[in-house]
Amino acid sequence: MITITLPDQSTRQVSRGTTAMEIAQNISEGLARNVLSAKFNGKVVDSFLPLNEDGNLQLLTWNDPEGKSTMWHSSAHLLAESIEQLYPGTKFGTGPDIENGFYYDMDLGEQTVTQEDLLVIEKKMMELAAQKQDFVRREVPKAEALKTFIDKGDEYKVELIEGLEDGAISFYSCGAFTDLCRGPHLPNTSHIKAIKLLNIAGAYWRGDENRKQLTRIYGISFPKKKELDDYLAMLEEAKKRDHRKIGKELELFTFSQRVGQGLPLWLPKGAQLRERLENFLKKVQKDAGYEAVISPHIGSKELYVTSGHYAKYGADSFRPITTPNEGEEFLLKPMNCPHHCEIYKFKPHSYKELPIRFAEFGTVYRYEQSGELHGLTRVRGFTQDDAHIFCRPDQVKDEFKGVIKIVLQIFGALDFKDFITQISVRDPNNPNKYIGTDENWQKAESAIIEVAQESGLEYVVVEGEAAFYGPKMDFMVRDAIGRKWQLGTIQVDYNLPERFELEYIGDDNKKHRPVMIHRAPFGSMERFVAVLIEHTAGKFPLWLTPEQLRILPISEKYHDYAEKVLSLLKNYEIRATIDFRSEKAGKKIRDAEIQRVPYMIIVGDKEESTQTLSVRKQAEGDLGSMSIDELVQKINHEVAQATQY
RNA sequence: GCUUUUGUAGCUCAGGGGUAGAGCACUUCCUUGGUAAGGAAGAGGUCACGAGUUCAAAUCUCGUCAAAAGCUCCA
Repeated sequence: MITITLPDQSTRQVSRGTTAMEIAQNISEGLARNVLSAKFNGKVVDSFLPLNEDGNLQLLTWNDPEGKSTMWHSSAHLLAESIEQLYPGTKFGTGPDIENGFYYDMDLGEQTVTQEDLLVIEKKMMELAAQKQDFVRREVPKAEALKTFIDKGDEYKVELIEGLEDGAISFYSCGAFTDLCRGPHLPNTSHIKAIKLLNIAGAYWRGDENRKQLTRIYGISFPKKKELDDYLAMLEEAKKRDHRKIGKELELFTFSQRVGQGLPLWLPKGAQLRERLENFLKKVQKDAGYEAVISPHIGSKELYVTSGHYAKYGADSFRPITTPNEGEEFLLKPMNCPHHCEIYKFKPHSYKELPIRFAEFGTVYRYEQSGELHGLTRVRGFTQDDAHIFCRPDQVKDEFKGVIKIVLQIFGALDFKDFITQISVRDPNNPNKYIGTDENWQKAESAIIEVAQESGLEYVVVEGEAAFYGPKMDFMVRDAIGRKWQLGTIQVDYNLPERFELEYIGDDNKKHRPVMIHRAPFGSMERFVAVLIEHTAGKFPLWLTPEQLRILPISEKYHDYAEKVLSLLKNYEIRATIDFRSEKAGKKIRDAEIQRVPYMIIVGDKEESTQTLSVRKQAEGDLGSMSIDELVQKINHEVAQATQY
């Protein structure tokens, strides 16, 4: 007998070899029907795996993330099974579950799959799922595993098996399809009740761009049709929030083929929005002791050779700009830091001056691969809300904390509550990717982690994500529908001060090296605005929005009163317009609603005679009547509350 | 950069070897209306660009440019 402990701490004595499913059945038939897999002593396993030792058992259903993973992983097998039937001779790469669903990479040879074919494949999958095919696990010796796939002619699986230890290889079969797989899987395919194959894409074998590109089919599955419908509806919602769509609708930004790929053009309303964000940050930074500096858009190639950027990125960057004279080369600046280093070097510094904080909304240009460009989130020319702090080693932690405070202020003002703090450190297996001494890296990495702990931030540490010159702390914001975007960044750098030979005179009257902190709370104005659009679905906070208020006269007779109201509001610096069109109130309201104008003021006979306003709030509706003073107060209050810090 | 897909009016899209369509937006007129679409008329397009096939190309083929999804990359 073995002792099984359930999550509620109750225990059960069962005979050795009992499966999780049998235990579930023993608890209740209903539970057993919903069990997708199990977690035994912390490891996710098949519900049909015999348990041979004492341990903690958790039965996993659709409500558990691991249960979903099991469902999706099994769905990937079902996809492969369907493909094997519909496209004989297909070779398979890997087919894992992912955050939202699953995919399978395959080599279809001469055959191709189109978007329309996905429907046929879906149908086949549903057909096979309904057959209630059991998943069967089998442990296979390496030699046999290799032979199986050599005979089948699937070199991808052979390659995968070659990398595995003998004794750790298992096959799973469902129906006629057998796959190399670690598992775990569903008890049978009948749990999969709704499937949607979402898209087809190319994906390099093992993520290596030098190897063959396989066909990847993405999909998602659910235990209920309703859940699939809800998911698809959610995707539709996401599309509506797409900043590229809203940016066009609200006339915030555009792109032009003639200007060039990845080079955004800010339209007047977008420029207004951005300028307001910049001014807000400028004020915050001024209060925090930053000094504005300005540097040009190009710099001598030598500047970037010194900084190390040229060696690292020169080959994949815009080619240098040359002059009529031989031998002169300039780069479009991809970074502001080298310029700021030279500003620091303008004169000698005493330890008493530090920290020195140079801030600049610096526009930089980077050659991003054409396939990478995406709306405003990934562009070739963008403006960083950059600053570099030059400080003594003993000041690093306090300065870092100060920056964290600014980032949090900004996120607070914009109501970004749900963010993730990520600390990126070196990849220990790939030390050549980085410049600088091991000692400095260690100092920098531990400083960041200590600060994060002292600031009470929740964070994750990710290896291999550091910049080549130093570790960093990034703030990733989730938008309203859960997508992650990297915004603010803070980076400790011991390397550039070394390369630029930056110095200060210490209290010992000797020369010392300052430490540099690179930081950008927004990250880039472009990406930040993109995220802000998606986060708010275009309903910007009142203090930011280009048009705060629109006056809607009921008819021409009230245009004079509308003008009077407008001029009063302008005295209070409220951004307002009048809709003079000869349309009915309903139409004017509808248009203002669609354009996300926060306040609509309806003026007609009633308002003019009592010198009041009828106020309507966007997405909320009629707020009733109020005086101009009351409205001004209300708006000012709303603005002040959002921007205080 | 790679794979797949797409490019028709300002926007959203239909059509498709015989010289272009809808809705919205825009202009004018009628209407002067009370909390999400009043009516009519009009204007607007070398069908992304270039080449080829054809009696004839917006439509077919190739190339270029741009966009979308994914991969790879991201100082």
